[in-house]
Amino acid sequence: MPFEGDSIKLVPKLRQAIQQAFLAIYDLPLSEEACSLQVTRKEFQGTFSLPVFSFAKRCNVPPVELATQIGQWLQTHTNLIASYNVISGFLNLVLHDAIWLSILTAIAADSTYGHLARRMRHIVVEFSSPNTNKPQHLGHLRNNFLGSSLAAILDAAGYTIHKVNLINDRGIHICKSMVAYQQFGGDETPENTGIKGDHLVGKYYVKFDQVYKAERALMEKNGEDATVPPILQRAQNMLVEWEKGNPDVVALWKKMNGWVYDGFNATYAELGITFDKIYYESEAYLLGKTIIEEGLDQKIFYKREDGAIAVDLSKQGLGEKVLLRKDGTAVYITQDLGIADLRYADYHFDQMIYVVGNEQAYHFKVLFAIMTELGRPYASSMHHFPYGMVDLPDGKMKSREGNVVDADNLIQEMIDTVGDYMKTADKVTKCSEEGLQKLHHTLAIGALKFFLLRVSPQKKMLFNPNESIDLQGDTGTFIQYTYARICSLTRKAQFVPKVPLDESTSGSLSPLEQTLIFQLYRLPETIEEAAVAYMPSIIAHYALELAKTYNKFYASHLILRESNANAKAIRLLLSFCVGKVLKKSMALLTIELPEKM
RNA sequence: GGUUCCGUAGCUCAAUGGAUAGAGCAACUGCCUUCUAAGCAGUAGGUUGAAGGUUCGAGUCCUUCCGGGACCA
Repeated sequence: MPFEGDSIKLVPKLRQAIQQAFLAIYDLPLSEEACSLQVTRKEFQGTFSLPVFSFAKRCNVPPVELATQIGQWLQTHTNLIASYNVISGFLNLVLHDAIWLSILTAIAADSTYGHLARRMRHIVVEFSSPNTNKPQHLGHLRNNFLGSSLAAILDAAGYTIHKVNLINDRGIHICKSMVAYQQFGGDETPENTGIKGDHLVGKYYVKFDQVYKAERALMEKNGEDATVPPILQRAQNMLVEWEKGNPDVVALWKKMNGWVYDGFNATYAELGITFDKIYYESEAYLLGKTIIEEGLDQKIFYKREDGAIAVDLSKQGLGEKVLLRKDGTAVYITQDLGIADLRYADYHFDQMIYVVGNEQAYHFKVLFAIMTELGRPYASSMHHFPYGMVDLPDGKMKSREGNVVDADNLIQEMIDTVGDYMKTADKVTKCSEEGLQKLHHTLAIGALKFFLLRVSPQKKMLFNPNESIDLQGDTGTFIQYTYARICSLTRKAQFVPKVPLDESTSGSLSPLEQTLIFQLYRLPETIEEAAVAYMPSIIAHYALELAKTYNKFYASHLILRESNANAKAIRLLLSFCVGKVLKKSMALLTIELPEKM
C-alpha cells in the first residue's frame, strides 16, 4: 500500500511496527511484504486489519492469542494505535485521532494531491481510431472514454502520456460509401442537406449494403455466382484506382473524408476528447508495404502461389496471416506495421497501448508477433488494451444494418433527459440561461461517461436504449451532486483552507469522519492500482464510495451549524478535502463537476 | 474444430486468496419550518453456472464439464 507522496507514511510505519512486534514477541523475522494489512470490514471497529492465521501456524500459537499479543504490543510500543480488537484471527487496529487529523491537514495542504511522482517513461495511448465511413456509435464512446480516462490516470501515475488517434481513412470499407455516394448521392452535401458530415457519409455506407444485398439476392435467384456483385466490384476497382492515385477518386475521397472530419471534430468537442496527434492510415500504408518488402528480403514473409504475401506464425500458435492481397492492396495489418514504426520514430515510447475492442485480440497478437520477428526493439513494449463490446438487448450493434445507438443522438437524448428531469422534479438552479445549458451538458455527459466507465473494461456491457441512463443512485450525477453540495457549504462559510489547523484544534472524530479521512488517504494508492490494471472503473468505484460516505456524514453531522468551533473547523476542512478529491477523481474519468446544481 | 474472454440478487454491476458475498435500479416503509431530498435511514431479495482439487481459509488459483460472446480457419 505505500505510495509516493504519502507524507505520513502511515502504512509503512504500521508494517514496520508489526515486524518489530513479531521480532520482539516471537523472535520471528518477517519481511515487510508479509505484514500486509487489509481494510477492516465496516461491521467491525477499526481501520486496518491483520489476518494472523499464517503467523499463528508458524509460531504455533492460537490465532486469537497471537493477535491479542501483537495488538497489545502495538498499543504500548507505538503512538499509532488507540485501541485494538481481535475477532476470530483478525487483529483490527483503531488509530489515534491525531493521526487522522495530521493526514487530513497534509492532504489539504498538498496542492498536487493525487499526482504521483514523475517517472521518466513515455507512454503512447492510441484510442478512438474511427473509420471514415460512418458516424460514431455507443461502442466508440466506450473506447473514447476508456482511452482518455486511461491517459489521465497514467498521467496522474507519473508517466508522460501521448494521446494519439489513428484514423482509418482508406480501404475497401471507405470505398463502399464512396461508390454508393457516387451512384446515388447526386449533389448532396452536409450544407445543402443540413446533415452532419459523418452522418451523411454513413447514410451511403448503409445504402451500399442495401444495394449489395439486393444484387446478391437477384444473382442467386438467377443462379449466378454471387460472390462479387457489381457494386462490390466497383468498390474493389475504386480501391485499386485510389492506390494508383486516380485524381477523380482521390478528389471524391478527400471531399467525403473532409465531411466526416468536421463531424468527428464536433463530436469530440462535445465530449471534451482531445488528442496530441492524429495519424492517418493513408499516410502510412505505403510505409507498411516497404516493411513487407523488408520481411520478404529477410525470408520472414513469403509469396503464396496465389500471389498474396503472408507470414507463417504457426509456431506461435497463430497460423498463417495474409499481409498483402493478391491484387497487391494493403490489408488492415499492413498499415499497422507502418504506423508502429512511424510512432516509435515520433515518440521513442517505453510503452505503446492500443485501446481497441477485444474482438481484435488476435489481430494484435499477430501484429506484435510480426514486430518481434522483424526484430523491432520496441515489440515487447506494445500492449493491446482490450475492452468488451457494448451490447443492445437484442444483441450486437451492426453499423451496416443501421442497428446502432448513434453517439450524437445519444448525447442529445441525455441532455434532453436531464432537462426533463429538472423540470418534472422541480429542480431550480439559479443561473443564466447559458449557465443552465452548460449545466445540462455537464450532467448529461457526466452521466454518460460514468455509465460507461464504471464497468470493468474487459467485460461486455449492456445498454438498453429504452431506458435512459439513471440520474440517481450509483451514477456520475450522484457524485456531481455531492460536489455541488460541498461547494455550497464552502461558499456559505466563505471557507479558505487554513493549514495547519490551529494548535487548539483537536477533539475526537466520529467513525464516519475517520472513514472519510481514510478514504481520502487512499487516493494515491487507488490511482496506482488503476494505472497498473488499466482500469478506470477502479477510480469510478472509489469516487462513488467516497461520495456515499460523505453523504452519510452530511446527513448525520452538523457542519455550518455546529456550535463547537473545533468540530466545525475540522468538518469544513474535511468537506473541502472531499470536494477536492472528488474533483480529482472525476477528472481522471474526464468528467466535469458543477459547483451548483 | 482451435484460441480467448465471460458466467455473482429479478435487472445493471462490485468484491488486493480473508471475517456473515456487497452496492445501485426496480418493489415496499420512514425522513425536508434546520447546511442542496439528484440525498439519508430501513425492509426484502443469493446453492457466486456445475463438480472435483490446492489450503488454516476459494466468487477469486488449478482441472474437467455446462452455457454465452468474440476471434481464427
